[in-house]
Amino acid sequence: MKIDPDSTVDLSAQIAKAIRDAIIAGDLIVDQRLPSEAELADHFDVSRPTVREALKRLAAQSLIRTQRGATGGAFVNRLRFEDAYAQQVTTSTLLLSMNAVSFDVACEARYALERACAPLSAERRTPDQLATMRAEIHRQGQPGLTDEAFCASDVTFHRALVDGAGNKVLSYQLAGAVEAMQPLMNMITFTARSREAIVALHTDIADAVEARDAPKVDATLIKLEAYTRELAHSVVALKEARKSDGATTRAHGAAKEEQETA
Amino acid sequence: MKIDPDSTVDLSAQIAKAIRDAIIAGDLIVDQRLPSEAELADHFDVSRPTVREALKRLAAQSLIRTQRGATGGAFVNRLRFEDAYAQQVTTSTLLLSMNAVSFDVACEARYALERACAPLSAERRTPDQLATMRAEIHRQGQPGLTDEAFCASDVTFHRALVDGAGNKVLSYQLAGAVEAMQPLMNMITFTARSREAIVALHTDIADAVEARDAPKVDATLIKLEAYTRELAHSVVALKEARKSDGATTRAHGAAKEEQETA
DNA sequence: CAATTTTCATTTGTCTTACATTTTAATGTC
DNA sequence: GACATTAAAATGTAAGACAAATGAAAATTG
Repeated sequence: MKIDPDSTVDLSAQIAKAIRDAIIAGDLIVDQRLPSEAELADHFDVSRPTVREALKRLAAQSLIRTQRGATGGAFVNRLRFEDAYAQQVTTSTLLLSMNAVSFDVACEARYALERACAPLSAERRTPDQLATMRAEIHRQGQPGLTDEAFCASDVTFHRALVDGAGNKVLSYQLAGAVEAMQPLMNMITFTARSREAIVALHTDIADAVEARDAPKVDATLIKLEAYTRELAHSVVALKEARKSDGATTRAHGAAKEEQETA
Repeated sequence: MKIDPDSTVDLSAQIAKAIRDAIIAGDLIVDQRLPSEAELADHFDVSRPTVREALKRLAAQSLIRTQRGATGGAFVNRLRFEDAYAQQVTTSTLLLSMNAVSFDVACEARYALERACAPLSAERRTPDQLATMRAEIHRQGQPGLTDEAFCASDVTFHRALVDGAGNKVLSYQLAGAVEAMQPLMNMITFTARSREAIVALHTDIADAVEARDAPKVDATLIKLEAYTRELAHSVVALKEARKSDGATTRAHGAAKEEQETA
């Protein structure tokens, strides 16, 4: 593990990269303790604050965790699915909001991915997951539900569908995509009639999943995608018509969750 | 933007979270300059090194970039697809290598996702993307190609297929999954015969994509998945048989690319 | 006056030193 | 032997200083 003091890039970035590479290469294994900050500073011939900046970079990526005290230090972190998942949601959300990704593109991606795991879910879903879907459908039918709560329930519903595939890698990839779309979905105002239509489609999906009817799930997801896009377009059209008043709509909803400390 | 000095979590983590939330909420917009480190230190009532640690955390996530000099400072970064993509590859790679994700699970996820975008790719692929696929197939047929080079070419081939869908969000999601599997694929030793079989399947895919025959692409991907798993199983079986000699196989191949500075 | 050079203020990058806090382990006392 | 005390080690934080880069303003020069 070496760095180049004459390079133009930050020393802390170089050190972070060196350690990160060592972790990726397997030279540092999970739960292994890194040398103390003082030792690292000595090894790389830099000051302790510089080493600390490097360690904070790694901590931000959940690659290490630190512990105070006598036997404390920095340890290689076992990257858990939840951590990676939270990170992906943040990244995807920012990506979508900063890069003018159109609703159609995001929607297409989301449903393409979801349809990918639907057959597996139809085959493997557990009773629990089915129950979750049913419960969310019930909630979505409640009057007086705010748009945000409706969207959140929608996410939970689809999450259950995705988790039904019983493949953690798929869940990790897809949950990020679904959740990242929530801010975009929050722009839509759901009328009573549109909610009714969505609930009906959700019910069809749940029924098909219960019957392990993969083609039916797929067909219904296609319908749901078409309907979602239709809704979004009508909302956009409405906004266009009203654009005389300079009301800016804030797309971002709620991005909760701690990310680093986890 | 406030922090709690009495909290048990690091001040730098709290500050990072506060700024990150402000970015996600849209209070800080792209290319906007943050206050100088000294000003931030004053605002949060902490020292400058503490502020710097927070900023490094954000830099590690590509949320900000810093510039030295008179008009320098920390600026909100426009998160680009390439940055997000690189981050996802690192995260996914570590996730797979640290969590004992079985080859089957990873393989299933990868092909499920890939099949999701295959129909779109069959419809929209450009001549360029088709040419890339053909070129990689040709390369894969060359004798004397190392296993690693063969795998890299395989990644490029599938990447072209995915990009053919013409949906950046899909590319971003899928490329991560495909590339993260490379270390696992590198464990496989490809015989001349198995390479021949893979090249044949790749050719079928390219042909079907050229003919815009989505069902054929899908069917061939299913065949390819089955063959890949078969290969992996035979390798595992071979390793099991030989496990008397304590040779540990290092799974990790090459994880190049800088990630933070970009 | 215009172009060029110089100076200078601002800001990040780094180092040094010091102290606070947390945690474990050893030590000593009863 | 059990329990309280102490010491040591490590991270967390603070403060101040200097180096380096960079752009803008000021001074100089043609």
